[in-house]
Amino acid sequence: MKKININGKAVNTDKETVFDVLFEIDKDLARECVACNLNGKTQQLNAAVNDGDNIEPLTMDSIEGRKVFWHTASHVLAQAVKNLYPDTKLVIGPAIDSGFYYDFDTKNPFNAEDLEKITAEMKRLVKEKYRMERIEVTPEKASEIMKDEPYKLELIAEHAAKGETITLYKQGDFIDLCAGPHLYDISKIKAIKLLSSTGAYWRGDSKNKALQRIYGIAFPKAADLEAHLEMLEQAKKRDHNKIGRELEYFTTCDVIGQGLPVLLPKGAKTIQILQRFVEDEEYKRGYLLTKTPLMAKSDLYKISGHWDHYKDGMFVLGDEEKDKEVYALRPMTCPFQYQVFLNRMRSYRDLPMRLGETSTLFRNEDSGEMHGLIRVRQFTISEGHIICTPQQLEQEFKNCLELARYMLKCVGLFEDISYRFSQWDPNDTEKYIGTKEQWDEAQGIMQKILDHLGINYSVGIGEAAFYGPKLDIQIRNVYGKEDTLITIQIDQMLASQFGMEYVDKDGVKKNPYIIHRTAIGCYERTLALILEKYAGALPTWMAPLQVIILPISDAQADTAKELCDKLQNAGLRVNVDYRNEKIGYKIREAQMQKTPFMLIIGDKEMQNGTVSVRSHKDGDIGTLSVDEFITYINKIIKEFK
RNA sequence: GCUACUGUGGCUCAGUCGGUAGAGCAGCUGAUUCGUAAUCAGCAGGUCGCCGGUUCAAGUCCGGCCAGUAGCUCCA
Repeated sequence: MKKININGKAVNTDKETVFDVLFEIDKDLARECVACNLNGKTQQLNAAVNDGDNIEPLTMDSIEGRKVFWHTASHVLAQAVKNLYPDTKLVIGPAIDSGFYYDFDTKNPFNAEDLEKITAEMKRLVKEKYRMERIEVTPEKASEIMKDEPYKLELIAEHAAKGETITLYKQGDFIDLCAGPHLYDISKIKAIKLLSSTGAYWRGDSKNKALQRIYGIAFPKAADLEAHLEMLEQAKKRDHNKIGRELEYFTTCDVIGQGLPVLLPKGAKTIQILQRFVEDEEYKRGYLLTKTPLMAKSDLYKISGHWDHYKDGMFVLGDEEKDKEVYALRPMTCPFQYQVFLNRMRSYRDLPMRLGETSTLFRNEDSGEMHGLIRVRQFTISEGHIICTPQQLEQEFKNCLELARYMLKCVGLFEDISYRFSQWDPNDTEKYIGTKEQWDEAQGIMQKILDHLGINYSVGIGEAAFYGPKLDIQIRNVYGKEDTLITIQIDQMLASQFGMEYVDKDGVKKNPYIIHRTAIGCYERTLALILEKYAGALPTWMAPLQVIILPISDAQADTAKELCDKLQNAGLRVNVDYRNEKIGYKIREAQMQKTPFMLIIGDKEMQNGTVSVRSHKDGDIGTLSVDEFITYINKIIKEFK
């Protein structure tokens, strides 16, 4: 008899495996389980039970459970592909947050028809009810078994070099190199959907061989799969690229070019509101506004290092071979704004110097990178640089972060972000300027600040800017893809490149530190994420149109006009729908346009000097006097701060 | 840039086996002057993304380019 703990409860058993123990206690739970946490490690359900073990059953309700399930599905995918296309070479197939994928090396990319065939084969395999057997082998033996799989051989050699145990997993006659764990019984994978076939690179490096990746999702029940696919469909309905066009925030135009969206009146208005808000807030926080050129001679970029490290990303005007002078549109504001500091001799008394600019930038992104308003070739960012002494650095960094967090709270994205500490890749020094010592120092300072602030961050190796480490504030779009919304960077290199100095108290000239930062990110991207967050129904304070007046008939047209003027004078963004349509029709239109407030005026309202208020969010609010409505809406507008 | 997919009036979509385009909404005109999600009638709008090829004949088949979508790589 063994004494074990299941979910903290003591249990006596003489069963051999976790599954048998669970089955003895609770058959339904055992059937629902996909894996278990055994003494702190995720394990298969056929793991052996020993005296004193702590067991937590894992179902699809846990991230660990889902990952085990999906990882197993990826093995079944690999098995199906191998059965159908034996020449295909296996690469890797992990579980991800939203399913699984498997990379293959094949001459013939998979199309939709192939995916259907593969799905059918997977379903057939699942019905074979294979068990996943774990096999521990020596590297030599593993290499022998995997002798026809070049990618696996490379991985085996790598694991062996690190002294790791090599394990193989076998279902039926299919064997794959894998650390596990898996579902013990693959027949649990009842509902499968292969979502897409895409390209990917071996080891994530575009210089390497292009592979074929198949993405998929799987569940134990068809209903779960359907619910998941429905959720994906619902998410797509919030896609800013769809609603932003439908609601006329922006459009694109073939003859203008890729990545160059046209902001329509509504998009332009919301961005103006955000810009003014940011500029005013920065002014309150001691920022000095600058306005610097959108282009410069190549000389400037040669000093900053952009010419050597970023030229591929720039729009260069002219031909270096032929022209005496070559210009380039700016991809970043830094070297321009530094000229403000360099304008005259600076003393420690000038520091910290906080410079802010609503800055339009141009980046020649690769053609496949563009995405709605999220990734474009021309964008406008709430840019800024803080030039300060080493002693001021930590406080200034904190201030930048505080400003960014305040902005995120105001626009309502604060709950959706995560932090990434983006560091350089010491194995790829070509990409960066500066020495290892400089990088260690800058990253050390940032690390210290982040730890002081108690920020929960992930580390991104190789994600740094070419001149310094970054704290990136990340956010996901409706497809789950992560992008940087806001970044705060520490830079100790460009100041010396540009000869930026201040005279310190001791009369000695010193290089300042520079913080590169944005308050709210670039406006196009921020607008995109706000549109997705609110499914187009922006909070009143940033809605391009806040109030639409709906007269019931022509008889109220003059009153509507007077009301419109009055509300405009009260600082509201208002319009009147004068069309001779039924009131229900006008309401429906306003609702579809997601205008926050509708004011309905008929004879009754005209007589009483009132308006019937309806909000997009809450429906009927009731009948208010005009002044009451102004007070009401102003209260709502101010709520965000 | 790479892989897969998509492109028919402003929008959503139909168009069979190749036989030179159809609907609804939006728009315009007229009627209707209306109380909380679609009033009625009429009109107009398309070298089917662009270019080339096959064919007696191409929206439909083939090739190239352009643009869009997802993923990779890159990045705010």
